[in-house]
Amino acid sequence: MSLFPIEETPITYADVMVPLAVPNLFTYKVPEDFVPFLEIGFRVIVPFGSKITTGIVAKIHDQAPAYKTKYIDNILDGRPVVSPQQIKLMHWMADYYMCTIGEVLIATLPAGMKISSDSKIQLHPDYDPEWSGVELNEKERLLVEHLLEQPHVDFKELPEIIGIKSPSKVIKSLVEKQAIILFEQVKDKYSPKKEKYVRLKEHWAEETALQQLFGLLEKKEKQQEVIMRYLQAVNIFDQPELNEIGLSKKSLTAQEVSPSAIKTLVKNQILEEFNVEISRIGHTSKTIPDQVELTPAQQKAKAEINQGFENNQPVLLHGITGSGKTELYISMIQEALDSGVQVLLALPEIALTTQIVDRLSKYFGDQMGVYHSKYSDNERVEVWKGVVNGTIQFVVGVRSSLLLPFDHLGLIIVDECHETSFKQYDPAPRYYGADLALVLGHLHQARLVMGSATPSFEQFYLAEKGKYKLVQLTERFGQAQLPEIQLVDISRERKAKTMQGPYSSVLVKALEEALKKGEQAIIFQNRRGYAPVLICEDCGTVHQCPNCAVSLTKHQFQNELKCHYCGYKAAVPHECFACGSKDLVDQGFGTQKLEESLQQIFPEISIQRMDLDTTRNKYSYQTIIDDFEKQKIQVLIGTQMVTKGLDFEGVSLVGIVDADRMLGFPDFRSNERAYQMMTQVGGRAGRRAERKGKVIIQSRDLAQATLHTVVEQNYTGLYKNEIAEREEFHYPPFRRLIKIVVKHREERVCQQAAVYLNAVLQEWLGTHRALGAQSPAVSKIRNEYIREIIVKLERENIDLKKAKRLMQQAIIETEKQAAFKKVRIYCDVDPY
DNA sequence: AGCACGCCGACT
DNA sequence: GTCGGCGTGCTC
Repeated sequence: MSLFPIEETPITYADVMVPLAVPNLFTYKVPEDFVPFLEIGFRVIVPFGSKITTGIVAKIHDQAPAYKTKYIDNILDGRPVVSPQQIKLMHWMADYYMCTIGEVLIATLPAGMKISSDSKIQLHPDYDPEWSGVELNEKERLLVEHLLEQPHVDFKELPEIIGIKSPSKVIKSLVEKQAIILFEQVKDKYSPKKEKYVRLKEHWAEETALQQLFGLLEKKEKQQEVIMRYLQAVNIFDQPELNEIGLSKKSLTAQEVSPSAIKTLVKNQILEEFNVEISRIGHTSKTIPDQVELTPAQQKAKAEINQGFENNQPVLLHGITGSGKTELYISMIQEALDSGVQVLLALPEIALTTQIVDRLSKYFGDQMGVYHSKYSDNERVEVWKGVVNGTIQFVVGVRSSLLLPFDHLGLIIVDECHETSFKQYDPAPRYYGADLALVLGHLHQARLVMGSATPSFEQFYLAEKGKYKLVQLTERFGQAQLPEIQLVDISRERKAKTMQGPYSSVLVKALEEALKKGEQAIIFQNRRGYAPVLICEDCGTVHQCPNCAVSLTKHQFQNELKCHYCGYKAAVPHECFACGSKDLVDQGFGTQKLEESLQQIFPEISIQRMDLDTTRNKYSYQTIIDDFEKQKIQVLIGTQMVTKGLDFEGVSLVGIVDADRMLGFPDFRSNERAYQMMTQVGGRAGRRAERKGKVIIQSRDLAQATLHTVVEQNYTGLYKNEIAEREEFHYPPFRRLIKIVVKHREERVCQQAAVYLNAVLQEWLGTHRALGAQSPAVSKIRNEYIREIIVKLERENIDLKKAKRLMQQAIIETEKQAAFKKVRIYCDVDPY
């Protein structure tokens, strides 16, 4: 025994993020073997409760926590797959958007990188049913007998085998009796796509050996042929190292080489087969290596943008529709990539079409990765890994691409930055991509450009205040001009009886003229289905969804009433369910009815609808766009989908059927939204030099000021009015909004909980900050009642973190009340 | 979020 | 008396 105390090596701990909705990091001991190479950002397998899970190492330290710790089970990667900046970003998100770090990790990590734990059971190797000396009950015996037949079973199969729902008791008892053991099998869900390759066995891969080989194969023509072909493709005389890379079996067999000859060569140890991981993303190589040509206006804008960058300012690029922002982006992306930094181009979901991807891949080829929600999880894992190992330097993607493992981003572009789809509604983290881009930019010291023809007024305000550098592009690309916008008074046409269904005579005439000239048109109506309301003429009953507080939409083709919130479907009734009357009429116009009416007016033309119903599957959206581009379709009728960044040469006319629906929204942003939507969809008209486009806006009330700002394209005019109102009534950007959502199956409980919570908030934050329990426009969805509380916080001179903490405490306080135990409450920071 | 533990009613 | 219901609280 030593007299001196043994010097203890300090234990290393790792704080691990787990992809579960838990608020904290969890501290684990790092096994000594792992200590030398474990780094922040590694994926690890950790025991968690009774299960195991994948986690991300967020911190490594030697501070023993107060509780007892378990060991990290295993390490999954040889290098970090999460960057330090990402870890900071995730913390910021959890903090700012008031959710758990686990929820952020769930949103961040593709499912394929989380590992599934499947517990398996087998008999204890020393267990002998004859001699064990312990009594088993019937269920236990059943399982043991099963295991004697089958060496191991899956945990999930147990209920079936022993005939009870929760088998854990049986398992626990058997483990205690040392009859069985549990083991866990970890499998990586991600399976890279592989391709079979062949190469010469090392022994043969040099000149003299090859000469011998041909001697050996003298009479075996087929085999000789294979070797010849191989050597043609892989010139190992000049570059011996090429044999290492080999040649894909596919490309050999493609040259009319017999597969059986290859097989024989492999069998005789002349060739060897091996697998190569190949990328799932289509290989597109650069076809336009040259620089893009910029117009003088674009060059000027670019110089201004660079000026902003010099001052470390993010840039708001306000460029009218069709001003050629994409060329500008391409030129900036090229420069950034040349300087060796990573680049991210974030686009709203629907703007990320093959149209833009094809165009970009012509410039950037293989170094570009596409991150899109319609891609499979495997494809997402591939982009993730590509960013980690540097094969992908440039990502074009949707909102979630901001969460990729970048570690040296130099340029971030958020295009169509006004788009509401940059905001995630559900589930948490309810983040806003455009703001997150700003934070991401800070973390990487990267340059940021936000581009839009119609920036949100909050974004424009920040530019005015100098937080962004404002750069304007006021000319359309080429010789194209902005379209002429015309208002049509449909209440007057109604009185004059010149309307044809939803179409005014002015719009019909314009369509006629456009079609005569062989030009295309887009009709915009932000409402899908046939008619949004089915009403009884006798008693006035509106057919409502049984699960949601909305009227059912009639869908003509399936002859169904559908709920657009929960998916409820019912056959269109023949009589009113309340009074039995047969006088049921539909009201309002959805895209289906617009299509039907238009076809009646122009029976010969080809019309296509583009809405959620016609673009359900992966390719239908693309097919419609292709058909429209190739002029197989003359008129495209659609919802919001047609407003986003599409570029069709042949379109000269855009009709907006019902502007009032957009303007009448009870929301402080409704004018801004209506302006954006009308300008964006109008911008699809006349994008080529030859023809000046035309936009026709139908409304019942032409006195609405917003309409005229659209006609005059007076963005700043509307902005000034609106911003003054926002200031007066304390709305963003002058205040910060946090929406608290309260949900429960019973309306009374929901209401009471919201009222209670509001009272607590008013007490803790002040009556002027919590604005009361409100019933939202749709107050019930899927049989859950909803109440909302808007919390308004000052922008300055307020401890935001403290306010949020108080809000979270108020929520906990409410949830604690016995009557509100099952009420679900969450926060939506900066709601849209 | 999942999952175990625990305290109560229904049935062998 | 056991089985299984669901409510409560923890997971390093």
